[in-house]
Amino acid sequence: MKKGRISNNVIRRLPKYLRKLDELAEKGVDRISSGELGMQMGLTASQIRQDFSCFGEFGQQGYGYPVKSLRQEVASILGMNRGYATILVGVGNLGRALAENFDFRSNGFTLLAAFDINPSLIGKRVAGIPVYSMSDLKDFIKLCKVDIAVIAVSKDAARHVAAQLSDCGIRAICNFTNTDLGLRDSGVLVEDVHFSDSFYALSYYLTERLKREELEPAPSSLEK
Amino acid sequence: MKKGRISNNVIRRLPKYLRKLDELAEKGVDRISSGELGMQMGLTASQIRQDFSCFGEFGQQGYGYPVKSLRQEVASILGMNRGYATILVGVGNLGRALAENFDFRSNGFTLLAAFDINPSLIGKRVAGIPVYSMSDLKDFIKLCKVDIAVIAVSKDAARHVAAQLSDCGIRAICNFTNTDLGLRDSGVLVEDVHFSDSFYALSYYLTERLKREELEPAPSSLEK
DNA sequence: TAGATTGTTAATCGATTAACAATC
DNA sequence: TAGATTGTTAATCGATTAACAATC
Repeated sequence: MKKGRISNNVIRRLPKYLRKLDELAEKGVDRISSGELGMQMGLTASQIRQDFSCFGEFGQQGYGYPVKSLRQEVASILGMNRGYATILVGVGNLGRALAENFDFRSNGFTLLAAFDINPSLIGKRVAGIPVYSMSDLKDFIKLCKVDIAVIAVSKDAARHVAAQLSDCGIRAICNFTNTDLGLRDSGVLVEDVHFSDSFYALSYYLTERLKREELEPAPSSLEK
Repeated sequence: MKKGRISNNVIRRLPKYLRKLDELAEKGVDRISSGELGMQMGLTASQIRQDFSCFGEFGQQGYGYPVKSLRQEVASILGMNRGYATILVGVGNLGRALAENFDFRSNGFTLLAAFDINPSLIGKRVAGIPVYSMSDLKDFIKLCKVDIAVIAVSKDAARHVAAQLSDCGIRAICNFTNTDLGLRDSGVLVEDVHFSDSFYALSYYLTERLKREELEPAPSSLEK
């Protein structure tokens, strides 16, 4: 078992393993080899064995990996069993979509509450959790020892809200505002989910592909 | 100027450059050195110069990079000037959030229409674009030569919708369903935006940090 | 001109792949 | 036992960083 710093590349693959293993477990698959897993995920068998070996020995020679227990290992490495106290800040379409589409509970997060400035939302519930006023945010975080804030407010409000959260001593922020929160050296862990970046990247790859097609002697309709 | 294959790492940084340069332009900054840009983005000056030099010589010795024209170069590399015909499939909270929060037009995409199965939405407009029935999807794609589909349907519908899109000859899909579309070898470009992965990764980093803090001799309140 | 900063080449570092002994 | 597949070491490949001549 390797020790020491785990590379970011490995960490970013862990969620993909988790999802894949969930899918396999659901299908009733109970063991899988690195070779087969690699095929299904578009990775090499070598890489998969290297990745897991960073954290322990989860496989068995001649047999492969037991899906269920490997899934548990990966979930545990990711901290899915820690029940991090989580809040949602911003209950527009995006905030609502996050609350409704991501099963926080079954993924080990405890989603406690949501916050918004819209008076018509305050006091209501979204995806089963209560919506409070932004003016209650600071007290709530301190009282309930919130670990993670998911922010889905407008671009304009993003930095202000982020600064508030940082002041209250929040440990981590998942940022869906598509803008920089300005917390680089604040000590707060920030995970940016800029979907604009995804559109840009897709556009790049599409552009490259179209350029290549223009150059190439028109893909023959004969080749399968 | 380097040529040949551009690495994925470089491509994934391009959107970040674009956003940063937009921000700088808005602030009225009209030139910036690789050193300063690196400081602001958390990259090395070397890396920034390497990245841009993959595509051309956009800077000037002794001066730095002109913000505005560099912004244009990056936008052009990303294909932002191509006006890709785009549709949105799935007009739930998430679909609506995407249509409303990402300015497709000013980012060079032409968002033509949205599709949903919900009869109460069909015929309405979302973020200014018309919502059609899913039964019109195939015809629309062929007629309007759609390049990109953004899909924000439920997990259950994801694979079916993806297969339909692939059959119609769509070139690229931006996938917000949090599930695998099963198009690995279909020739369709797929950009997955799994925000569950972001939550998982954030949880990992937070867990690591908490573990480290437990071990360390409690961060002295003396050190600044 | 002197100072600053690029573009690029070379050096270093890290990540992926290949190979194989260990063993289920 | 024979076959399969792991965990790990070594080899390769690629990406980042450092250095510096070119030049604005």
